[in-house]
Amino acid sequence: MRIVSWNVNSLKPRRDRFFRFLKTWNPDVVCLQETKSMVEDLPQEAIESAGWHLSAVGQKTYNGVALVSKLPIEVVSEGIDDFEDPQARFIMGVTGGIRIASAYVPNGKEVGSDKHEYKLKWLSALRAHLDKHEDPNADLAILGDWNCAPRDSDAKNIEKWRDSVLCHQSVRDAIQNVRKFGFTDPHEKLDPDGGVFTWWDYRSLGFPKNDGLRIDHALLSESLAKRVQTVQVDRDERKAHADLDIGKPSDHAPLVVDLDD
DNA sequence: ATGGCGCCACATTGGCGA
Repeated sequence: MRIVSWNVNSLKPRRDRFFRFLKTWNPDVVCLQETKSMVEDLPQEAIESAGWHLSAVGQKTYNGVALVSKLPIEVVSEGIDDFEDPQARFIMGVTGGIRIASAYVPNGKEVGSDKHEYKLKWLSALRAHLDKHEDPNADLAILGDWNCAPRDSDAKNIEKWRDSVLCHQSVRDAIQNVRKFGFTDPHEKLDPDGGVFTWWDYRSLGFPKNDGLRIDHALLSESLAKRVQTVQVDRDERKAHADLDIGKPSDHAPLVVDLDD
């Protein structure tokens, strides 16, 4: 079973790349973030014609998350329980025998800002939601853009980011609190030394210099973690490919996790 | 020391992302 997390930075300008990705990787489930689209404006018919199902929560301009799956999806959560939030950042469904969510954790902008506080509250509410509705002994996965580099080695230039809201201890603690529900990050097991990234700034030649961060993670319950074969970052998808007429890349690359069936 | 790109919208500049 192949599951993927990808922050597409708006699906509309990424449409050709998205369908190219489906064709190339043939994933079982894709967790999308930042679709930046109302649900009714997503290319549902084209996704179904290509052979996948779609479930999503959306809003105009910002946020928006989706599940794209070969098998039908039964949506179990559209947002976080007991957390009033106009921002579409979380969807969980049951598909292919697993419970899988797409999460777009708030960025937080600056340490000490209102957005930083919202980020911490969001992560705290996610943990409470899991405590209330989920079982760590089930086949459970949350894939997404966590807007956090958990280890210093998850940044090419940690000194540049150490005091940022992506590496701040408060955020790392809040992420760890979610993980303590019963998740492991297979990437960290397979790449103990770090240095593999999923996001590169559009500016400053971030990608050519590999000046990136690992902020997209697949969190798996123990039963799923045992099934992990490989974790890959599709760096090719982050390239410009000016010759292919498929548009510009997202600033995030897809994270691809293969599980034993 | 900072911005540098890309996307979006009551657009032709400003907000946001990370």
